[in-house]
Amino acid sequence: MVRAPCFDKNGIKRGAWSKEEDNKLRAYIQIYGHSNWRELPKLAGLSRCGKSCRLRWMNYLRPNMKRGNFTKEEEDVIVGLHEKLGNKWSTMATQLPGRSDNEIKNHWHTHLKNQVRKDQTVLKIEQFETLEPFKATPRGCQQVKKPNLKTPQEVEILLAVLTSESPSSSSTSESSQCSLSVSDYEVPCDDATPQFSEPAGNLWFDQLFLPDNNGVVLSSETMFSPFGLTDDNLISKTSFPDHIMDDVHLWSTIDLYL
DNA sequence: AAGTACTCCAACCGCGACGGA
DNA sequence: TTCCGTCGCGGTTGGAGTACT
Repeated sequence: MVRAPCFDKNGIKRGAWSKEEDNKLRAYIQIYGHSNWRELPKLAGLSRCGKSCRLRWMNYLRPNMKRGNFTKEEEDVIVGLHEKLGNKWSTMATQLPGRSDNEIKNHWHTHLKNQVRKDQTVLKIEQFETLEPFKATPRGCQQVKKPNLKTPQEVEILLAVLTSESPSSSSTSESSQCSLSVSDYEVPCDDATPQFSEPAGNLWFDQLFLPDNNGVVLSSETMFSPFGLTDDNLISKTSFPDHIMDDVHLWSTIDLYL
């Protein structure tokens, strides 16, 4: 899982390090230190650039470097630090003895990033499901609490929020397919519980499927049903509370990675 | 068994910061 | 003050190993 060794036009070796090279580098640094990385490879008898030597030492050959899997404790530290610091890998490495910044960065990208995002989404779904008077329901459950939207203009705002921040908004081919408008829906006059069915048209959120913490798939149906956006009915009488609009924003910006 | 797709991580690259002349 | 060399950081890539078809 390493680059094949090769030489560039200056005779500098690149690619994977051999055991012999490792030994030369380790032995030199243990005796003379590494005050000048540029000169080091010449003095150590290595056909490598200083940068490559430094990287090899920092990421692999330093004393007390840990090899192997990260522990749960280490992962927790990384997640916590990333929350605070962002992509400051070298700073994180100072908090994790025996781990290099490169190692932490790789582990984040291959294991932790998606895990954290998934956890956050589950949390948001849980928060969303506790909202009143709206109640999210699993796919297939058509009984939803009727929403209270006052005017078609309010619905227009909702739709604008949903469509303007869609994940595919930068993709002209997909964003141009957002064809939902208020006129697609009728204003209900009675209190009948709405029955949901997929709206006509090609909405970006048609493709949005979000697993909840019970493994239930939440789809565009679920996203819409709390707001009563159905083929048959949509609008009622009171205004859209700010906290609901906040959550509409939140939902509209959830990525499609799941 | 063979071909293809995906994962993972060591190594590379480019750039900004810093210090010395 | 400017220039130059070096270092260190974060993003990206290459490709071996593994899983899947």
